[in-house]
Amino acid sequence: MPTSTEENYLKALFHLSGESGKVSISKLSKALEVSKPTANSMMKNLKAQGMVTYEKYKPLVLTVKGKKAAALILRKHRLTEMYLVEKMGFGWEEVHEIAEQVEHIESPIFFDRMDELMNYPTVDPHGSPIPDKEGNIEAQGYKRLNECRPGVEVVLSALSGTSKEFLEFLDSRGLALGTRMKVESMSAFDGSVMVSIDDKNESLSAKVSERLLVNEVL
Amino acid sequence: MPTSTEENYLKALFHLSGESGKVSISKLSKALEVSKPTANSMMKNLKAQGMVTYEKYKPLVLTVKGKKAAALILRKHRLTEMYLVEKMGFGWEEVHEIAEQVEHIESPIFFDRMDELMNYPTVDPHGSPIPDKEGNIEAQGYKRLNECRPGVEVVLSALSGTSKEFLEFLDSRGLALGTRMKVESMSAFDGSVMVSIDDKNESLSAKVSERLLVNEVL
DNA sequence: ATAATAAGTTAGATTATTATAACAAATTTA
DNA sequence: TAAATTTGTTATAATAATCTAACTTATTAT
Repeated sequence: MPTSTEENYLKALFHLSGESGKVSISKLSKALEVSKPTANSMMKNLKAQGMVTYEKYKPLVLTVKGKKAAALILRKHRLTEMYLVEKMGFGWEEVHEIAEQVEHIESPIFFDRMDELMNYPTVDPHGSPIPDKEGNIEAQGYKRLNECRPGVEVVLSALSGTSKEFLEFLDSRGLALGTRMKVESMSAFDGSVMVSIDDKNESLSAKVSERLLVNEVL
Repeated sequence: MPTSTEENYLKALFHLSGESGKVSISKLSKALEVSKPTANSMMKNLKAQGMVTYEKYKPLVLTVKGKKAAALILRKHRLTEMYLVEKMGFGWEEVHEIAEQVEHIESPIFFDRMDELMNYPTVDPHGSPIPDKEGNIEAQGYKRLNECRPGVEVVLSALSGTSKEFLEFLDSRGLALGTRMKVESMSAFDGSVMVSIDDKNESLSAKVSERLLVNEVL
């Protein structure tokens, strides 16, 4: 059982792992707002626990064990977020801070009960997949809105950022998961995307459209 | 904002404060399962924060500030217990361990929402009063079952212990909060109490009856 | 009222998590 | 490629929470 602190490092490593799975001490220390020596020494600790691969001056890579541990924390976080929205009536922009604390609770029955009461949800309120109890994460075949070809119809299915500011922006524009839209055109000038929702045109900046994960329909 | 550890010490001090409000380092260290020097040094810390009155070799006494801090933690604990039972379907013997962790969460909106969803409960699943947001605790006029005179009718209203074993014992005997019973007789030999519930006689040992807090009715 | 026991304190260490300062290695830039 | 910058490491220290050993003060019992 990792400590809360270790759990936060595992989560950060998981989030920072891109295609390659490689993470630098620098990025890790910035993400967690700790000094580099602090991150460095914690990595020695996680290495000793078999959670990461780590050699001097080489990038960090989560091991299978570390990935599973991280996924199980993510599971608790996302189940909690979904529960807070579904069962307690919170807005999707309010749940991150609370889930950040609840995720460290050690009580399988508590999270199992949430899961059961929600009828085993597969995604959290931001469309991110909820890992299963073994730590497996369903691969999602999303596309970023700004990478879609004009003409296609898509459904907003998930987000690639969940900052309060971004979520409040989406609320203010009436964009929610499940919103169906048609890609009308892309601007070569500023990368903005013109979409139509219920036959009304809306322009979405590059910054926004690259954070909207969609599924093409029909 | 006290740390989780400090919160646990405050809670223990609160629970150990009897009529006099005095608590010894020994009892505190036993209650928290830490060594006496550990408790001793934490008391210096809490004293510096104005939470306890403490002079060398003298008993500890919570200050008004310390009592309020403790009550606010109790509030979170008891709201959580009630929520777990009322909204998540847990048994009253399962909720303590979970609440013990949830109580350290820092998020006023989270506990306020629980409170609201339950319509502002005043007692937890074991009948213990839930302190208000200012840390005030409603004085309860309970009497212990073993201190009642034969002939009176009472309603089981709260418990003075909440160990899993005790709660499971009550479940096994069909005793729940709200159960109405008539005190038939007390045994001078073993202190057991004979009560009648729905006209059926039941014998309750001294150990049990002194932990049953009742209100006289009629 | 002493002696025995219990309670409380001090001193000194340990572990987890964090930091700064100083330096080494790797990468980028000119 | 050499210089500048960034990244990573080591050494050292600080704080919070914990411990054991040794000692002092209070309380209890004879």
